[in-house]
Amino acid sequence: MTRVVSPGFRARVYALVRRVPPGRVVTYGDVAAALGSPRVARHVGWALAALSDGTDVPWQRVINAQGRISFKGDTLRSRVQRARLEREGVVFDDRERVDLGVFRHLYDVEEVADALHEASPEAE
DNA sequence: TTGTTGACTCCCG
DNA sequence: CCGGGAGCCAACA
Repeated sequence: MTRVVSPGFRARVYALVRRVPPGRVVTYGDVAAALGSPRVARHVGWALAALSDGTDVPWQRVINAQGRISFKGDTLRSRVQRARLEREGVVFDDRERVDLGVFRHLYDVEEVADALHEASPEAE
């Protein structure tokens, strides 16, 4: 595991997700784009899947590009995710979708730079 | 080192 | 709107 600094990718994902304010959401692609690679959206989901229960990362605020909760057969997690979001004020329509035009959090340059710095101060 | 695996997206019917 | 298929790439066995 020569992976001393390796949680790099995951750490960045977590730092960015922590920047999403309550009642707002972002897509896996948004986080990937903020990291500089729009194509690693899947890895964002993967990184979140590795989180433990007691984490301080608001993973529930990350949904897919369609404004829906991604659930690969994990109905339990998806229900918890929806419940948490609704408790924060996020609204789901009749088709289980969130209006990204209203609830999507848009990252600004400084915010991203700050989060990435927080994840890996040494890198720059 | 190679192969497999996705909490994803985009594109096409 | 819904389903299927290809692309992408970091982690892990």
